[in-house]
Amino acid sequence: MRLEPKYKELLNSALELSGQRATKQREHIYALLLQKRNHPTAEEVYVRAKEDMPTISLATVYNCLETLAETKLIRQVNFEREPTRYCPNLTKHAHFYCRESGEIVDVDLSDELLEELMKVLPAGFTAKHIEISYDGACNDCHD
Amino acid sequence: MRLEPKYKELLNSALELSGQRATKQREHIYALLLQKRNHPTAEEVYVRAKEDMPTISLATVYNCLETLAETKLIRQVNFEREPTRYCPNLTKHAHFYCRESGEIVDVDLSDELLEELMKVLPAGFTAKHIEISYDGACNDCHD
DNA sequence: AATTATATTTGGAATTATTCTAATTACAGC
DNA sequence: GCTGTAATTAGAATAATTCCAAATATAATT
Repeated sequence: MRLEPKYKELLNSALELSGQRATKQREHIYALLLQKRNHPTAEEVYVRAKEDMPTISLATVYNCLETLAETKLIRQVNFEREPTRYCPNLTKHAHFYCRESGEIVDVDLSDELLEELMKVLPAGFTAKHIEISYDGACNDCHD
Repeated sequence: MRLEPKYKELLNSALELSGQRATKQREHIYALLLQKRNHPTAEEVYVRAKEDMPTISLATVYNCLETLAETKLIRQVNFEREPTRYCPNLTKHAHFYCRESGEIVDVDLSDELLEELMKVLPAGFTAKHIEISYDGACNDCHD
């Protein structure tokens, strides 16, 4: 698993900006999220990470994911009380959770739609983030 | 704490419909959610419930909240990995979470906006629910 | 009203995802 | 190559929630 130069630079500058170091583990986990973008849980990341880096610990996986999220290189995605999932798609998007297959799919959101959503806030309220999650049945999961 | 006849009927019929019994505990918890609509956690509901019903257990609070949610009398509200909160507002609405004050405010959503949101789904996807949560600073919490 | 069957409540134990802790290891600057 | 700080590690701790088995309450039936 190689991290493309483009992303390697992104990682390095984001870490440097926040005064943190570029470590093998951070790079590995970032690479693995970029390579298979299926919104894995920390546990799933851990399993995958160990394939190439057998000595990595679960705590480190959590630490790295935390760091990557802090530096805005990845996003955390939550569905109700389920384990947090991780997503390296930085475009503005929502998530569709298929209850049948468990699959999570990114749904692009236009700036206009996001603006509409901001407009419905009561006066004096300013939102830093909006989280939108759909759930239902995806393409492959219809009767 | 008295449950208004209107809500008492709602509760009874919803429970009957799903073959469940109307118990003191369920009624009490429903009443208390309706009376103070501040999106409490299970723990907070527990504390409040004990004021009038000192022998109620936390497990029962969880059970009742679960039952009420199942029968669609209340909604569960989640913010990231924080404890689940409970909301008796059944209109279509989003939640605004103020990071300063911790307050959670309902934000009404029009049918048109919800329809817009449905329209951006990829072909073949059908959503049963959309969850929308804002976070930022509320009215009272600006610099 | 008493009896029986089923649903609910209860307290405590168990579970699960995550965070914390303290010791070890790695890295960056001199 | 040293030195100080940051990161990793393994395992313990935590927090929210669920599970469990016994006790109790409710509803249905006699």
